[in-house]
Amino acid sequence: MVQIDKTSSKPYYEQLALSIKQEIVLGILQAGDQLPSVREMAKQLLMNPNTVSKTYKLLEQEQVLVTIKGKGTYVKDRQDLPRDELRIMQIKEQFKEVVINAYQLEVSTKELQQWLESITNEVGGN
Amino acid sequence: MVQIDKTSSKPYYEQLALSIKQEIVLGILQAGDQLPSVREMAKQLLMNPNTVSKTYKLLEQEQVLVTIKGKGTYVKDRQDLPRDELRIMQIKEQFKEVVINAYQLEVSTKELQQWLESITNEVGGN
Amino acid sequence: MVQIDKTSSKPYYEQLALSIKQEIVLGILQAGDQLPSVREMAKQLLMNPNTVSKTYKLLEQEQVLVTIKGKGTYVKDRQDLPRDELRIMQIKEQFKEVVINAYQLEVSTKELQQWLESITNEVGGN
Amino acid sequence: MVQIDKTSSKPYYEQLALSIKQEIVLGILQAGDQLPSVREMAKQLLMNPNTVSKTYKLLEQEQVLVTIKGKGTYVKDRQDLPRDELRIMQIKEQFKEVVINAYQLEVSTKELQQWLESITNEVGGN
DNA sequence: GTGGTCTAGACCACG
DNA sequence: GTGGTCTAGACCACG
Repeated sequence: MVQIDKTSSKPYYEQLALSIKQEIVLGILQAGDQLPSVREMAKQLLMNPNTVSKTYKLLEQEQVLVTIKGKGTYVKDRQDLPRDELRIMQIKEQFKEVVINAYQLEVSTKELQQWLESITNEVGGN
Repeated sequence: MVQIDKTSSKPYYEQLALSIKQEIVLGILQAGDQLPSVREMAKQLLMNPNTVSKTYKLLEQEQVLVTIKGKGTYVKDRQDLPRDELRIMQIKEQFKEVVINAYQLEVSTKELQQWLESITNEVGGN
Repeated sequence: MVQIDKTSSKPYYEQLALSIKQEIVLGILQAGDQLPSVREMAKQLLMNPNTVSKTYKLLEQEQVLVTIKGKGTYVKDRQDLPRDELRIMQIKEQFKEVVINAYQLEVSTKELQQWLESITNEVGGN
Repeated sequence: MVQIDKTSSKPYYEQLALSIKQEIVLGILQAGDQLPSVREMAKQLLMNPNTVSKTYKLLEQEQVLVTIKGKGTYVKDRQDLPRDELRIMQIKEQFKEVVINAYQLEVSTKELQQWLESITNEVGGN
């Protein structure tokens, strides 16, 4: 499932974090599900365990995962969390940047709306 | 006008490239306009000429600017260029990634549409 | 192996790029082979690491090398890539220019054919 | 006829020199023909007269043109000149470089032979 | 005056 | 240990 592109300039831990988020949005991973252990995940992806560990810690900080020492790492239930407006603002900045780049490449607003729609259909946003 | 955030983790040359693209999309910079020389821009932004030069070269590669050696650097006329479908695919990937991150933060599709609309109003996309 | 002529007017980074391409065509460097690190190569050739880095980036752009950050730079497998017809057109222009210069110097078509043949024998083109 | 690309990274004087050589190989300009004066050529091409002058001097050095002070610049009769083997060796080096670049782009030897043929047909090499 | 090349060397992220 | 970014500053070609 999860795939890491070793030639990408994007760091492994970011690629992995994105993959995990994607699986959550897609519903493949659901609140309460346990993730493979750091060692197990590292073996599967041929990565260094330190890198997997870094990813898990990053996603814990982002309130996406929760680690229970001695037990494992789980998908956090977002139900009880308030929206993280700070991070949303950051994403909004990134969104704006991407849109400007698209306009620069002569992508029309209409196309952008279609992109958004097709992604929504694919991953089933809220 | 152009502003560089020296505390951002985004490299200066990327920040500057984005700023210039933004000014083009906004119409502040138009096809044929000359940009400040590498040295002049560097002085204005308190950065090293090499860094500005790197930005200009990046934007040349992206067909946004042209430079005439010994003369200066200019905004390219996009009129005659075909759409760069390869780069559009890359931007689409980035767009998808940002949208997934937004969904992860419980931003709704409706909000994303509003973001898109407000950016369009601001920069006047096509 | 690789040799840089410090008295040539051709920039070091272009000389180095040509040398690397030549070794690939000759089969000395093969798909997947790791190149010396930027620092190592710089030490060997008595040049600045920045210059070697520039060469590696140029060849990455040209899809000849790939670099994995933190790991190293490798010869790319061309197998999966389509022919880059745009760059081929550019090379064809250069080829025409050189041939015209040769004709100007009264080199005959027959001689040019022999040049081509001897290069093919030397580097084993396809 | 002669066209200068102001956005090319190739210097104007080299572009102009190539154009003139091309016209000679094509027979548009023949031995003994007078070229436009430096000022006239500069006006036609919207160039600086110094640049045209530099081109003429370059081609004089290469034995392509000859300037008679107070009269004008003429296409030299190559009849009586021995082949310039030194410059031919330099062109051969350039030829080799272009061929290696072509091989790197997976152009076959056969294609290169066809390129050569079509150029010969176009400009009528010897 | 303009951009291009190159050196010398610092600091950083990644793994 | 690896490549990426950035500074500071030199010298050069072009026009």
